[in-house]
Amino acid sequence: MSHTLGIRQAQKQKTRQALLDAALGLLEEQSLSSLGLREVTRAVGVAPTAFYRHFRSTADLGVALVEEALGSLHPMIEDTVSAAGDTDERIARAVELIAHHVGTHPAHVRFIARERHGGVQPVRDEIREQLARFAEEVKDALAEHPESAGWSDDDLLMLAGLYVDHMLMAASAFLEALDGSEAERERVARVASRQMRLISIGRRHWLG
Amino acid sequence: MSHTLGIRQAQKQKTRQALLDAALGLLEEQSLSSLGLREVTRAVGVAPTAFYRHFRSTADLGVALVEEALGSLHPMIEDTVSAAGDTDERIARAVELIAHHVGTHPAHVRFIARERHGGVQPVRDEIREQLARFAEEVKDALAEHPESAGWSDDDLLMLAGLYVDHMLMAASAFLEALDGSEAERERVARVASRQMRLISIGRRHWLG
DNA sequence: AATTCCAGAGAACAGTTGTTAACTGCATGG
DNA sequence: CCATGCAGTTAACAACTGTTCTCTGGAATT
Repeated sequence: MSHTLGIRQAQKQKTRQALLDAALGLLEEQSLSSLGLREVTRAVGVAPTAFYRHFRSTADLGVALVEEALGSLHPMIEDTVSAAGDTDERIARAVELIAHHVGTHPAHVRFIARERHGGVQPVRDEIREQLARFAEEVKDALAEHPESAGWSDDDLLMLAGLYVDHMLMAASAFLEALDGSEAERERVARVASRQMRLISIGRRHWLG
Repeated sequence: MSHTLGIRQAQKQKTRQALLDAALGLLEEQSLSSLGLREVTRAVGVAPTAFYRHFRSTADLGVALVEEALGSLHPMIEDTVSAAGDTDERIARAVELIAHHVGTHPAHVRFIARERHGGVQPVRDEIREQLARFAEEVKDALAEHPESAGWSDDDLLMLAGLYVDHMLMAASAFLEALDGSEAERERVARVASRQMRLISIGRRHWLG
């Protein structure tokens, strides 16, 4: 069914991925709106004009990076929210998962945190859309919990949004502590956990 | 006591302020790391070299912008948290105040949201420091509430951090809705209010 | 009144940027 | 096996960047 990619298309995708990787690397010390197309091609070792075979502009590349950074995260999120165990266990697992993901994909996390409010509109829009989808998925998962009995759809969505926002905050805090001491990272994890616990407590007493 | 500024220094501060204003305007459609020094001086109508009389670099100008945007906010925050009235009244007042501030200083809010995770380290550091001071002040104000009896200093600070983060989220959401319909802005206000209320409920049931 | 100081101007520098055009060589489909 | 398609190259373009040095006019100091 899945036919093998021709040599041609395979090579193309390889260069495309090299451009994405190089850009992601360069974006650790600047933002997308200052990323030059030549800068990227130079890092890959390819002619500037080759860039146009893959992206219309650096903004276009940015949108592709959003999909790469967030697209693969949906199953992970859904898993976390609908996992078994009591609230505290779920929180511990969620924080652990965030910390792990920041450790393995720091550049992706940095990119999202940076460009969420960054200077390039199409990229902001794409991030907003993806995060809205996350919130929707979290809402659906929350609706399955017995604690959600009596909750309106609207209230569930506002709670889901709070969780998603806080996940990003926690991820960004972990990122800042990545080059710090082990104790520093432990402190970040403890604060994030307690904040999530407080939100969960608020959830439990929301009605009535 | 306060002696009048000489004509010389007065003119200098005027140009300095013009540079800051022009930069803030240009930053509505890009981020600091892509802001050129010549771009700023051109917008003011002054020679590129004049820039150096006021700032070492655009990063330096960015740090000055952080102070301009956040420095004057301390009294307002303290007021809000320690205001009289029950929790819901305080929340309504806080959200109203945020919405108003976003309406009167949109460029400042955009700048802070954008550069908080932006590509210029000195600016990120300055914003983090100022926000930490906000959290500290909110913590002190919260400690005065009767509901804070039995709370550890550490827990109060994590709650304060949650409030500060959420204020920024709300401000950013208002900003995105600025060019939208009145109904859209109303919706943002309602969501922000309910999220704050949920946090406050979590606070009330935190102990025990 | 004479001197010092300094915000801003002007010109020039080497290096960068995005984009266009015409090209080359090789994998592909007929 | 040959003709087409297309990823990537080369060269050139005008426009832009940060930074240095020299200069000037008028406010500040003595």
